[in-house]
Amino acid sequence: MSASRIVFHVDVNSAYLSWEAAYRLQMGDTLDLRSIPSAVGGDVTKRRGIILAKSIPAKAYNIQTGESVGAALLKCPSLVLVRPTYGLYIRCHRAMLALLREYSPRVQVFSIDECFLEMTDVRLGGRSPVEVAHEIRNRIRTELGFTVNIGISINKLLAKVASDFRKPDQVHTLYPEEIEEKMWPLPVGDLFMVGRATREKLDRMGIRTIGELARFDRTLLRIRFKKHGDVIWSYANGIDSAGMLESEHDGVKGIGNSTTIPFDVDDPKIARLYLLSLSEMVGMRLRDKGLTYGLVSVSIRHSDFEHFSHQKKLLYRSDSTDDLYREACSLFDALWTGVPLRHVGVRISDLSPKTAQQLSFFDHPRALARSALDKTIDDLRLKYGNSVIQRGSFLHTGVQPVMGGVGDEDYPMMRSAL
DNA sequence: TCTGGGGTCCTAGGACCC
DNA sequence: TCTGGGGTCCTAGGACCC
Repeated sequence: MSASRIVFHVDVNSAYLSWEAAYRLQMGDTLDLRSIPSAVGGDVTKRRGIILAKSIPAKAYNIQTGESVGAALLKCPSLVLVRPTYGLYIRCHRAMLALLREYSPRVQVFSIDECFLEMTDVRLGGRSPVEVAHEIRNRIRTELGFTVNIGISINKLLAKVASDFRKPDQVHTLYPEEIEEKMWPLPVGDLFMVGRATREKLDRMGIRTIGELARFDRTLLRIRFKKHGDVIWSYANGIDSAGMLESEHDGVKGIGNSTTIPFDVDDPKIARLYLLSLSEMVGMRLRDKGLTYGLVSVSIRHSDFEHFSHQKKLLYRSDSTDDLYREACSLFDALWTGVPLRHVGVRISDLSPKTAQQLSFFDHPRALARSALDKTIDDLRLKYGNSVIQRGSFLHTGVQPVMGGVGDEDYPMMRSAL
């Protein structure tokens, strides 16, 4: 590894909201959502009413991402709310990615609105990293219509912290010699991997700032927080040993979809329809990647928000929707006591590529026919949309036959290890 | 006020084996 | 008899991220 690594972290400012604003301007709207108190929020009538992103003027009303739309409206009655449109966000993500790849062949997608760029061995044509970052920032604004912050440092952790400094449309550096001045005074909750639970525990230990965490006894943190203690202590000191791309092709570990149901469910038949619909989406996404699963999990949330999950390691591997649905039902039956249900989820993991050897396990005539049917349905849905073909059980139920986001328009999700 | 959905990783306890 | 220890796998739940 080079002695002086250079890493950029590019972070879209209020991503969903910026993208909605840019799109509306392009469509001829004269009002820029970014200039007024506004937010992207879920549908309250479908019980999905939380704030997903907010404008900077909305921030002035102390509106928080993740809080309920109702609470946000109490703080700011004039708040303009728009629904999320995920297809747009994926297009914006791809456009940004294409632009970033002009600057480095090594771009790591961290989430839909964040990327890391390895700039270490990139020829900058005599310009400084800061100058190049400004060019990227300017081009994204003028060519794509939204703004980003870019953080620059010697590793991903520090670059990410830097991009979180003053917003929007800014370039910041956070080199090791700047840690004490720029990072240590920040509240400890601003550190990557310090969420609410850890922040509260640290608070009780008298640790309020990143600097206090950095100078705290590492052994005590290790005793209190196990492995996590080591991680946050290292981060507080600017230490992040992770390279750019962890072995390139360590693909997805699991595929899951879940949904909040607009009403409380007490009828097992309705619950099963949701399980089937989610299984259809999960199965489709799995087959699109040419994978098989060996573990199935089901999660539920009661109307009082208590949540539970069950999982089962299978004695076989499969890529079939029917197998998935059957296993999901048996897990669900073991899990559900009949309490009114608000949310259900289906997830598969222990994924591996569908190999020729596995295919021979599948080649019982029935399995073969089922596999052909899955493929036919996948192809039709890809071509004509998910509603082109549906199971009869959904007829006249009002339940969507294929449920959940992230379909063939898949994008790499975040990796938790920096 | 009424609380999403997509992920990853870690831990602890129990089962089971040698 | 009353008592091992180490290893692995499985499961449920919790913490974190955007």
